[in-house]
Amino acid sequence: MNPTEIYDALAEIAAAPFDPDEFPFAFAEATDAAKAAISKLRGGSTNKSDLPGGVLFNRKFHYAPAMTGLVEATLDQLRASKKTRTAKPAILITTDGETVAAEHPASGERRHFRFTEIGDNFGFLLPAAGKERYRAVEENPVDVKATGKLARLYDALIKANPDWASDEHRHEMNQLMMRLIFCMFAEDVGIFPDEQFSRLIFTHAGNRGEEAREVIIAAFRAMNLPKDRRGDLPAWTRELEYVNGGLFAGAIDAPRFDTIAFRYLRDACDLNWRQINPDIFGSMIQSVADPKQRSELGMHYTSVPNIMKVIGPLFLDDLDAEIHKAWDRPRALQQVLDRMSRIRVFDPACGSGNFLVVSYRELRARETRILQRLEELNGPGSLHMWSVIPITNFYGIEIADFAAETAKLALFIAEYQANASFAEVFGRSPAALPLKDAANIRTGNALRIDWEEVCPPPADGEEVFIAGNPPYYGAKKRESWQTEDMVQNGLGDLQLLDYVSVWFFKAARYAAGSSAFAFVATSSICQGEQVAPMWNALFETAFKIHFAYRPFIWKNSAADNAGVWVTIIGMKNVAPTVAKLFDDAAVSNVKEISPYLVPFKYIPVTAATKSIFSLPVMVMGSNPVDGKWLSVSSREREEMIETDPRAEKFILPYLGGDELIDGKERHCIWIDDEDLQDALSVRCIKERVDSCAAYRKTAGRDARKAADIPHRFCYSTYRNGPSLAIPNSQSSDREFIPAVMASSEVVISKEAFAIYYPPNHMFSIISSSLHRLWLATVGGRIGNGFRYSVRVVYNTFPVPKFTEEELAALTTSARAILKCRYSHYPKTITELYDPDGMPDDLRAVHRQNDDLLETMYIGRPFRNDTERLEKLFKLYAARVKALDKGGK
DNA sequence: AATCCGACAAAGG
DNA sequence: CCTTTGTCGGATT
Repeated sequence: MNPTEIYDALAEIAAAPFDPDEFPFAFAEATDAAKAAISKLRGGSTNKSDLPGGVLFNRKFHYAPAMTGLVEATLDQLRASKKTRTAKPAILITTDGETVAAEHPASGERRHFRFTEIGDNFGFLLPAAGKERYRAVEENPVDVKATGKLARLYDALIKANPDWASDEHRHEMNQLMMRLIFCMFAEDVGIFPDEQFSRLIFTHAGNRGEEAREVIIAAFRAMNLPKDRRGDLPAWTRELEYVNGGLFAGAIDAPRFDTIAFRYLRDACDLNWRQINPDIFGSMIQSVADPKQRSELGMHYTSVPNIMKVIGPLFLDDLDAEIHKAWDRPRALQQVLDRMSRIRVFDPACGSGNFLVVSYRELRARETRILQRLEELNGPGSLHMWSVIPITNFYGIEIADFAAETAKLALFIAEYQANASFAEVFGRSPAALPLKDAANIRTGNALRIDWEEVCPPPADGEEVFIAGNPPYYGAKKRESWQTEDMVQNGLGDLQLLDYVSVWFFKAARYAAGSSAFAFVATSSICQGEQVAPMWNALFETAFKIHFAYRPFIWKNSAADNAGVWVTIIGMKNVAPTVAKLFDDAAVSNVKEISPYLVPFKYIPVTAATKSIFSLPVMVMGSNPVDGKWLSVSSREREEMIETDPRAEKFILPYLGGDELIDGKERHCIWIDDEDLQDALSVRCIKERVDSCAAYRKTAGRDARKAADIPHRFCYSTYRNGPSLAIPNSQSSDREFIPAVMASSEVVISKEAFAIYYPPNHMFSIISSSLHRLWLATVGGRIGNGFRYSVRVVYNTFPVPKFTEEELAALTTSARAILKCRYSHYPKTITELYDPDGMPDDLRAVHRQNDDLLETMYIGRPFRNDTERLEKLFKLYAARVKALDKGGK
């Protein structure tokens, strides 16, 4: 059962009348206990409770009924119970039918809520189902504020100096921002003496910033020179620190500051940069720069919560468990430290280094905790150790030179901050300036560089963890050099895959597959047509999925977020003992994670050119590629007919997603070849056909080929017969796929699929929950919505062999749904299938339809989606096997 | 020959 | 502004 199913089951308990004896068993069932386990529990043989009326389910929950108003006292009894200590239930729970009191014995966390709100508290109750909650780190509001201030400064500078927005100045502009940020940060954290930089700037730049440009240039040049070599510079620069480290090397220039820009500079200086999160330090610079650049070169920075979602399950969680186990044993703690000193983190698409910075910070924080504990165990003063985690253990590749430089700087600042908190705890730290060791950041194209040369393979006792958020480009979006990257990495036959997939393959090949890796990626590598080609090839290596996230929408604190749904996948070259499948706030411990991001054995569903279960042929609707010239709105149609009644013959109803789902009306120009002369004699028709021809001449390859037959759709599947139409892309919020029956004259557009002359029972099958589940699992998506398809979804959909009687029953059921819909005329599909407002009778006929069809699969309706999917995959696999044996 | 996709894109609230 | 939800053209198979 997935968390949603558990939620539903719990909500059902809350809605039913309370029965103190039955409640624990209903709760067990709702939290995914096996039928057999429940009946044993009911029989008493496995019930270990030592409380009156209590039920203790080993490792899951301990329940006792409470007298009215006494839930608190009963919960205390549950906690005090000896059996609670031995059976280690994940949840203590009691209720009097009005209030529920529950506790996690492991953490002592308690919660009280009304009985009717059990469903809403499912997150708290999930441990009873063997699932933990997983809390992501919150975003830091100071970072967001700082980004805004920098963006305003940046915009003001560009406004005052339009030429600085040009390509040749952009690098200098960004460099200026980076140097300014470093100075603002340094003077706030004590790398520079207190407020030194801003004091000098605002003393010497004039009241309105007239001299700001010259002053900033002088200051930056000074920081690149040892103090005794600043003879050519103004005397006031003498007191500035020598920073070096490459940060102030090279050309130094600055744009002119006008009053507004100067005020924003002051504004930015006033911010307390001490609280800045160095994790996103570099990304801030990128997010204030030209928004157009953001979509290029993978410049979408990953937020800290999302980075934690990657590196937590990749190696931090495991490390934490080890620390926890070693907590009372100095020797064991020392071993953990040794291990940590040999952990290297490698991000082959590092951008401004966020993953490396966060990894570094997290490791240093754990190290400090261990050192503190060692001092506690061995006595004060027993510790003379310095950090064993060198910044040189962090490796990155980045294609943009500027981002690579930023990554080094961000890591330096992270190191400084880690040292500062070390000093706070232990009272000592090394000097901060000039900058010394740097992380191993390489500038270049990660897909053309040998990774082992950048980050040497781990020797015995060493570990390399590869993590990152590489760029995504779909097959039709990427540049030819990116496609060439794929070819160079042996993916020449897999060009339909997203660009991001190459990082998975390259990581699996790195160091003979000896290291674990985890990447954020577009969710489309786990959906639709990409799944089988990508994962069949990747699973030829020994790598298995150890953890994964169900798709979630991309978000960071940048102003403009990318519109993409992503997943995170972590892999290792051994089978996992427990795989972790994350879904929102919950994590399920499962045996295996399929690339479809469901807890099943992987069964690749391969696109098929015809239904492998012998369903009738389905085609995609007709695709005009017409520059919209052959498409006609209702009003345009009326106008055209009014101008010339002969036009009516050449305008047919046109059905796409909007028309099917939302009841909109639309028409299209449809001219049979033999009617061409007649049609072209109608002026308003000829105008549109000519415009279509003009459009096609400038369009893509296939459209150009069709430029001399502009009266016809570029691709046509119209058959002038009755059809069953299914929308192409649609919301995933509806409970059923809204297929409709269309009459002969209706042209199905490519935004819908059609079965022409459909057998009536097909409507019943397409409308079923089983079919929707198949679509949701193996189909492609657009955003979070469904995307129907012929080859991946329909042609692979498993059905049993129906008898004539069964087909007749399905036909009757199909008619009942259609009749019910008709009784609500003129409601549109959107209204009829509104998730919150679906008419009860319509839901009821759909449920009957589901029960009828499902009984034909297994002799009874399925219990839940888990059971449904199991059966569908089983049928699919068996069919594929049978077809293979048949020699095809 | 025709698909299934989009670090989406436009409409709706 | 943020949320919701399915267009449209076309490089790839």
